[in-house]
Amino acid sequence: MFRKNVTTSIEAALLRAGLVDSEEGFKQLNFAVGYPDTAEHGDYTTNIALVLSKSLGKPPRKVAEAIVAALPESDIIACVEVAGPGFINFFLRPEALAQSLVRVIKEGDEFGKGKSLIEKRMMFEYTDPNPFKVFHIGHLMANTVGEACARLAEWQGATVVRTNYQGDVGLHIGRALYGMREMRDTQPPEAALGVEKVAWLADAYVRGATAHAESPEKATEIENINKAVYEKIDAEINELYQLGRRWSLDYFEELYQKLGTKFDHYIFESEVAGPGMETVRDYLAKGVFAESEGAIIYDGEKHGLHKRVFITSAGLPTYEAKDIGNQLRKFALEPTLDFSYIFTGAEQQEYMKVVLAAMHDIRPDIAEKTTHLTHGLMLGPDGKKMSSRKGGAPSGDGLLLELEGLVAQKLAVSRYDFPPEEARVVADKVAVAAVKYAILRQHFEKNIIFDHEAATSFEGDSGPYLQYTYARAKSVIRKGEDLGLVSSMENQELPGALERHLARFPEVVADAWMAITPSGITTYLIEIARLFNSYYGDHPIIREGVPETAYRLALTAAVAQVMKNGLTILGIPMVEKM
RNA sequence: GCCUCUGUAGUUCAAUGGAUAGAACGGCCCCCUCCUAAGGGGCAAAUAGAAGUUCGAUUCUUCUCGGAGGCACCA
Repeated sequence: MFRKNVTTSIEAALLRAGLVDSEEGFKQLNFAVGYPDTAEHGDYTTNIALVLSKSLGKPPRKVAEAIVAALPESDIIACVEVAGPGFINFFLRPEALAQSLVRVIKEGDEFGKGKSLIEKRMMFEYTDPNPFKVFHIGHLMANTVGEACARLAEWQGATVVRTNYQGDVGLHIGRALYGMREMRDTQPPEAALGVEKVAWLADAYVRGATAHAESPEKATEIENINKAVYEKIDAEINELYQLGRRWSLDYFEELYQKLGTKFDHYIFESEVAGPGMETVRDYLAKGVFAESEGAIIYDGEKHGLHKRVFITSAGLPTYEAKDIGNQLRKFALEPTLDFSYIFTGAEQQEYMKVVLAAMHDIRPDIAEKTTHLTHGLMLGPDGKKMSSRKGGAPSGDGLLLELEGLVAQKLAVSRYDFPPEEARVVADKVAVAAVKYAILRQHFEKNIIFDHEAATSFEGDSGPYLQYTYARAKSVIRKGEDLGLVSSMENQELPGALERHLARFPEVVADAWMAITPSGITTYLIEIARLFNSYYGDHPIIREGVPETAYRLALTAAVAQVMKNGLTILGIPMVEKM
């Protein structure tokens, strides 16, 4: 990476000029090597002289000049200048940029990978839908963000373990089973599509929930069903439970495949509730938890948090106790974990702080390795909570289906006359790109205003625009191959903004991981797409008898490769034609 | 009431404490005998308000005013 190289040169100069006496000194300096706003200011810039000027009592430009004079020879830097109030700007040699294009082609799918997490084992828990219930938009968001962050870690060399934590016990199950039993006459056959089966389950849940609220008798009945699930005493309930659980989980799996996630571990509440509760009781005796009004609570107030119930006065575990069991289970499954990340909605932020504070008193090692990250809500264009046609929160898979429909309409006017099956595959991929991009284009902690039209727009700041640009580049490459043209670095043009940006990719990926912000990659890819489309407009890539064709084809191949790698990190599928 | 997050063009988002605050959509004006015009090139348009720290603040601190979420037997 060029930036590393530049930074090393600066540090060497600081030592040589006697401005810093030890390597330790660099850390305290807090200077930056970054990208200038405009190309006139070079490829890299540093504010080191401004940072140092005060403690040295010298004007920043003088300090800058001293540093520049002490810079070691470099084979990648063409020239260095002192500019503005005292910035030092570095201009790369054109050959260095050309060399990085060669690297893009040579390293291919590996280009952009870093080593900052090499030999680290990291767990990412995300998605966490509940069997028998709808796969909500929130699950879709957590899946998108969690997957992208997991991949960022993988690109830094980590071994990533993906975990999905799912609630297969609790009152919602009783409600669903009650409804299922009432609706057996409309039960879809085993051979039915996954969507139909979960639609039936969702209806059953609504029916059960309505009944539960309707009358105390029915509520009691539902609670009895719930108890029967725990105790496995009713053959019909057992059968319905197994059926509903399987249908739900199978359907979730269809969605994960579409979204590009493959989990390594599935942890269920049913298996961690018991151990979680036992742990809480053990640590009640040790004074970590306390009894209050018959319940077992953790007093978060001693850490500036609030109190939360872990075991109810009825002796049942709450989500808190189950989560303790969940975190313990993770480290039992993966004892050598270095880090554990959990992605959930923002509404669980305060909750998780208390759980982790409690965990700190139980297993400090686990608490210290665990980081909780939250994503915002997905809101409609009016800034209010989205609602489905039926009312209520829309489902994640339902949203995908809607987008697939919108995309299919637009694809109908494509220059390509796709056969129906292929059209469906392309529409699915474009729809996934549309939602994922909409989620990943901004900081995930913030709420997202989701607009169906803007997301599926093929122009501007959208997933489909990235896919279009990739397909466009691939189309040009195919044409070149058909004509038997070769790509090479001969007749190289003076590198412009496009080449400069392509070279930055490994640094951008490293930065995105450091800040855990996949949006760094989306912003970068849009910039690459814009630069390429602009270049494409000004420069004919394939033109008979034009000597630059070979170089331009190589550049196009590099663009396609970087787009591919970036989209792969984001978990956004690409299409060869659209 | 308390706690957490958040306020940037008309709209939706960017910007490691640094140089002229970037894009996209929408608006207005251009560009297809040519490789994907689902594209490209122009123009107009923004840091909620007030103090503070700093050589320098959209970024850090405090307050005011908006927005979202949470505050024990739900998940």
